[in-house]
Amino acid sequence: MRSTNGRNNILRSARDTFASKGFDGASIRDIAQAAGLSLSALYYYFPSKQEALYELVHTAYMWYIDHSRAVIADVADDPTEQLVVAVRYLARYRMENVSVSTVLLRDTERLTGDNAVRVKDVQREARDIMGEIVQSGIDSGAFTVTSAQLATRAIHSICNSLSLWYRPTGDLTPDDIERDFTQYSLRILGIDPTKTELDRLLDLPVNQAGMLDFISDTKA
Amino acid sequence: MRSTNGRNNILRSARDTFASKGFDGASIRDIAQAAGLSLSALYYYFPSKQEALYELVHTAYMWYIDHSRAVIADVADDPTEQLVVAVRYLARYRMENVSVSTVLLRDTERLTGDNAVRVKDVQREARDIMGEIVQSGIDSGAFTVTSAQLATRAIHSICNSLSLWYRPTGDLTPDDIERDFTQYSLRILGIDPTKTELDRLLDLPVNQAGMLDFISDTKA
Amino acid sequence: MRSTNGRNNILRSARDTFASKGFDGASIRDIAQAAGLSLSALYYYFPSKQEALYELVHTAYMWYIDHSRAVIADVADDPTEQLVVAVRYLARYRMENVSVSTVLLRDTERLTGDNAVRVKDVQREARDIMGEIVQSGIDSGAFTVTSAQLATRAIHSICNSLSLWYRPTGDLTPDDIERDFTQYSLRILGIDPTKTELDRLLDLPVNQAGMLDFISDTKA
Amino acid sequence: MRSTNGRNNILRSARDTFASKGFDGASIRDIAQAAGLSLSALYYYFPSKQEALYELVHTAYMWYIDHSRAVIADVADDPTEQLVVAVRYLARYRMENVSVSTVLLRDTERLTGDNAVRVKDVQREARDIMGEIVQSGIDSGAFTVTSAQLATRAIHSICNSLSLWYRPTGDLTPDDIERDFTQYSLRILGIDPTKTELDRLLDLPVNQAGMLDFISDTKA
DNA sequence: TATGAATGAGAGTTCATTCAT
DNA sequence: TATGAATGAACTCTCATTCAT
Repeated sequence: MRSTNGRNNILRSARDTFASKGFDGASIRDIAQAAGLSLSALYYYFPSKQEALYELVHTAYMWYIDHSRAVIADVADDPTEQLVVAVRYLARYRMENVSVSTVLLRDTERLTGDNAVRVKDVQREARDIMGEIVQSGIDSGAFTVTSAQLATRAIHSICNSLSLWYRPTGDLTPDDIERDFTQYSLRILGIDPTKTELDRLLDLPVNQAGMLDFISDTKA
Repeated sequence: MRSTNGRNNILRSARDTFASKGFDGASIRDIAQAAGLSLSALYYYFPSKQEALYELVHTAYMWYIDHSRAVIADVADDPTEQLVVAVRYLARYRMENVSVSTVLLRDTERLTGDNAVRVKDVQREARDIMGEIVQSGIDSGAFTVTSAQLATRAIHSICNSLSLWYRPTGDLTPDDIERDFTQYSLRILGIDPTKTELDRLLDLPVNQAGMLDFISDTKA
Repeated sequence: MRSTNGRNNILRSARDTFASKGFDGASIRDIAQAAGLSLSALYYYFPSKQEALYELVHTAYMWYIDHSRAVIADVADDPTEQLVVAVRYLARYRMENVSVSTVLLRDTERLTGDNAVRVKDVQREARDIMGEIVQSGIDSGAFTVTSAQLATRAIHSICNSLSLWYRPTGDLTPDDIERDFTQYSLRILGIDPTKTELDRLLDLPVNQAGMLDFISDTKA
Repeated sequence: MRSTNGRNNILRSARDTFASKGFDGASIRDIAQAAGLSLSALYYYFPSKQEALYELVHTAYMWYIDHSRAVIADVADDPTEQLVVAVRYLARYRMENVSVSTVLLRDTERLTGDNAVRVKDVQREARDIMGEIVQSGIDSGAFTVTSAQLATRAIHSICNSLSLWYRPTGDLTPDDIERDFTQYSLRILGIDPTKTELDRLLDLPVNQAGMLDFISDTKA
């Protein structure tokens, strides 16, 4: 418990410091200060800055994979429905966890050695979640795109870019964005949903609960 | 002449070093080595690492703005045609200038003070090029999206992501990517072009010539 | 304790290094070497070379002010007696603390910003100690000079110059110098003491004890 | 001619830059900028920063020695008269050449090797001018001090300190200062002149004309 | 668990200086 | 005479990291 709190406190500070300064621009002193700890205290929990990044990034990807899959498993075995909840889950994740998303999408490439390899594996796994849905939709004739890979990348890009510009204080609401991005994703795949159909798809459950405290912005 | 070569040589090395290590991860010694110069020689041309980044980023954005506009001016006053050439120009720019694109999209936020302000201005200008086309397409009824801003961001995101994963050695050709991304962009805007129409739009001229040597990958 | 020793050790090294090479000519490596520490250890105690100079100079002035005033408070409320002990205290301070005096008198002007302002304040305070005595002697008719300011500066200059040329190994003893400088000071103020009177004034107590270890030459 | 102008221009800039930043704090770039020349131009005239300082300091001392002696030779063979013109010449020199005086009195010790030796020689020569007068006054019974050396140092200190605090814009006029410092010097030597006698001594000619342009403040 | 003290390596930057032109 | 281009050494300062306590 204690230990976990200490770790999570540091991971949260690392996340915010990495997010605002970048991995290389953030010093361990910065992180310690943000955590309200002495420099050396960090070394009790993490053997190096690199390991802290790895822990943060790896854990975040694992959680994303688990929860994304859980959400998909909650809807029918239908590519369109599955695609929609996958997109919606990702879009909301980016909007509700801007800080960790920034680190995930920009600083992951700062990992080296085995850490880099392991994270690249989970990244691929995360990407494949949607990739498989797209492929199955193509196979079933529901989606009309040439390349599953390209379409998947396109849809991911749209959602991922949210961490670059979306801020809760902006004039676009998460609901607006979720709706439009869902529409864009379906259109990319060759489906232009009617308003009614879109409404129905937006009513499918996409549970974001249970996020780890050092991932969610709101616990910051 | 001499001076320009010296500068450009350094800018090219800075671009590649920033691209592979990140602004904060790249040391001036790294850049100097890549340029085949001594450490201090860089300070003859640039007063600081920050200024070198600014010069690189600002110049690249200005060239992008100029050439993107020129390409658009070469087609009819039609939102669809203009959108297509804008998208195709951007996609090819990202594929042919991966290195500088990486820096532009990731390290620009490392700029501080006036440099940051000035670059944010040109970034907005660059974004508005496509934004205005989307808006005019909405106004004319050609495009059917709710938010010009969101649609523009989505299309940009798709093209921009190329710098993250596209490599000339991959199995997808630039032509394939260009075609699919053009299709996605039109679909996002509510237009699903026939194969014939898409072919016609892909035949519109999109000149990428005349790129500055320190921007283009091929001169590396 | 530990911390204070560390600081004082560094301040002593800084004092000697500044004294022999000047603030700008002294490198932090020089100081570290003199202190028997690594370069970076200095930054554990002082955030910058400038701050180390400030600490040294400010502390030295404060101690001078306190002790000079204490010595003056120990004699009668008589301008002549007070002037004499002030002069004698200053002269001995310069001879017994040549190193710090050199820094005080030459390198103080290297301070910048708030540090410079604060030190100028204490410098004025230190000067005013003797200035007020001179003024009161003028007011009482004991001293016959036109300008208290000029006379005070003249007397200070004589004593201060000791740090430029006085060395314990020279042929003039501190007692000789103290006697003659006391005589000069009184003569400047229009009083030419008899030998008897001068002897009496030189018997007034001028305690130099309790000097901080990083100020006094003898602890070097 | 041309050459001399170039040299003098640089010497003037060096003087001002050294005066405000100190020898070690002043960079050759600073001097070049002040002179309105390129960095390398300085190396045409002076082989090093050190040599420029030497040239400046040595020349200034030589001129001081020559002119001080000339002024003394113009009065009667009387220690009091000679002392007075020596003091007055020095005091005015410090007030009219604050910049070069600052460098002379503070940065001379930055000279190394033969340069240091040679300058120490001329410094001693300069000091001896007044030292010999004081000694002859002691010998003749005109001055009543124990140590010619100490009295000479005291008088020099008073005048030299002018470069530390005297500024033309202050409220004390050069004439006031000259009068009081003359009085102090005589008093130190055991002579307390009447007002009439002091007036007479202040009427003795002390020509300051013909100062080199890179020595005099007014040519700055 | 946590810290204060210390370090070696390396960061960005400036320095005096050189040299071909 | 003067400059632009370049360099190696040194600078102040920050870094990630260690270790005794």
